[in-house]
Amino acid sequence: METMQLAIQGDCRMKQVRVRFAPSPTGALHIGGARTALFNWLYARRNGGSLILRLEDTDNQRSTQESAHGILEGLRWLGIDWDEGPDRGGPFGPYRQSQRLDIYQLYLQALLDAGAAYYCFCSPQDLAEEKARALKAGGDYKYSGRCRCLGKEVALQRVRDGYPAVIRLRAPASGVTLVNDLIRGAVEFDNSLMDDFIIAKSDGWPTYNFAVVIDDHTMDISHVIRAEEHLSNTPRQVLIYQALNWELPQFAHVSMILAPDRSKLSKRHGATSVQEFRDLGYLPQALLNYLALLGWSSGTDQELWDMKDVIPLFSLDQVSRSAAVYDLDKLTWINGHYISRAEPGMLLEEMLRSERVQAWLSDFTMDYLLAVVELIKGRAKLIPDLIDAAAYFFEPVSGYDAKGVKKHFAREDCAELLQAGLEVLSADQDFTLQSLEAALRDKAALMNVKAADLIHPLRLALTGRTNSPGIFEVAVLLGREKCLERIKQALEWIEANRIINAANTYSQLQ
RNA sequence: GGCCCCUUGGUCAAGCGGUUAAGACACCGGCCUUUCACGCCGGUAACAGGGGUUCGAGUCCCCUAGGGGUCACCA
Repeated sequence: METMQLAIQGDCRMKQVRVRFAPSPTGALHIGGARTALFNWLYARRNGGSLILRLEDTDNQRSTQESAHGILEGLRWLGIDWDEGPDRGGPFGPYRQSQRLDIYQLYLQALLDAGAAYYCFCSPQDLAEEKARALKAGGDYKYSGRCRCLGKEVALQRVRDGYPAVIRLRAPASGVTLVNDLIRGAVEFDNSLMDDFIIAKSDGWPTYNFAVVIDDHTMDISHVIRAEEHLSNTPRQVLIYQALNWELPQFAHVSMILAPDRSKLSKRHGATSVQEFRDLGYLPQALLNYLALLGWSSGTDQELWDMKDVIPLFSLDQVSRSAAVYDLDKLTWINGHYISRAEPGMLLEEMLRSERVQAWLSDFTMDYLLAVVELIKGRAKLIPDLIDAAAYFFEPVSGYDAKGVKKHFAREDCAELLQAGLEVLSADQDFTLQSLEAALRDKAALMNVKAADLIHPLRLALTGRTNSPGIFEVAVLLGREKCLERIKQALEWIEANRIINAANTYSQLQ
């Protein structure tokens, strides 16, 4: 009983949850990375912990400022916020690895002093040959450890003499390294398969495996939640923790997101970065919702989630172990859901990224724009759909849908029907939804035709299209003047084309 | 190739020894309707294969196959 009590108290005093998202700024924020960030964020928020953003920019060749900026922007757009990071600092900074070189140096030296690491002078060419030979002999390549036994003094002297050297970790030749993964369980790696891997490059910069360990430990990270591709590297990192005599963080490796052909996501699969999804017209809420569903499950059949509702439910043991193929159709469906329920103002903000929409704003009031968006948002799946559907409210009707023409403008009595529509719209005093509909239905009854017979040509005349929101809504918003104008324009068009059609018929008869 | 992870419909995914094997997207019907979309109703479709363990296996173990990852002075 007492021990139980103690154990519980122990739990309460458990370490603060500190997780991190640590992208390397060598490209855009991919949806895979975005999901990793999301899971870290959810975990931090669920457990009252902190999310740390760290830039792993130790690859001098490929890291860029633009990329770093793009990644931060992507996260902000998604609404994933962090508590410490390169842009806002924090007690464990700096938060870009390129600024932590002295820290790595410190531990590198400690490892060297303790004999847990050693200088290696083998050139890349030597290594390449060694590797080629091993492969040719049919064996697996493993660094031979040629420099392993160089005396400390000898090595030091050579370094002082200016010979390029890397630093390698002295890895155990036997035994097993255990990685306890929160998602996958215990995973064993045979030490005999690992070689003395490089922890510092010849330019003095740390390699990835070394820098992560130093940073995760010195930043007091409690849980390392990252993509599955890092699982195979984890035993090397564990070896470093052990060499430094540090306590291990918890590990959780999230499965990968695959392209529809089950291969790794790449440019040839279309949009893969959050920036591209934004450009295609997806909303951050939709992308977040979709990403959360891809790899995590609430256990219920709910598909639509606000992140504030998943926070209290999020847990690592509900995270899937198997790789997931992403499905644009479902993302799009979710997006349609969010668009149809979004505030018009928010949608307009995204729409305004288009120059075409900006142009509308110079001729029409904001209120009118918002009213149009409100009217059409229920039918759109993507932001461009919205723009397309809004166009005839701001631009003249420049043509008529071909199928619509065939169906509605080609019939004998179409001019008559349109004329009737014209009369209704010009005569109706109130010009409201109710009054227009009532008047038009009366008219149809009077003419002994279906209301639809009046509505379809009217829709084509007012919008140029065969589908639109309810035609009376459209008419009201467009206003009487524009409606009448467009009907007359359609009447003229029909007249003109009737002559041409007649001529065609005539020439065919010839 | 070695090592590691994974394997329920086309896709996501519930299931955690006993179920008619959920649900969603997509697809196909139907309803609603002024068109389209929404919504509603219904349908097609899955436990990779083979061995065990067990009274009983999608669930546990082994093997095979397939997919993915990793073996860099990339991260």
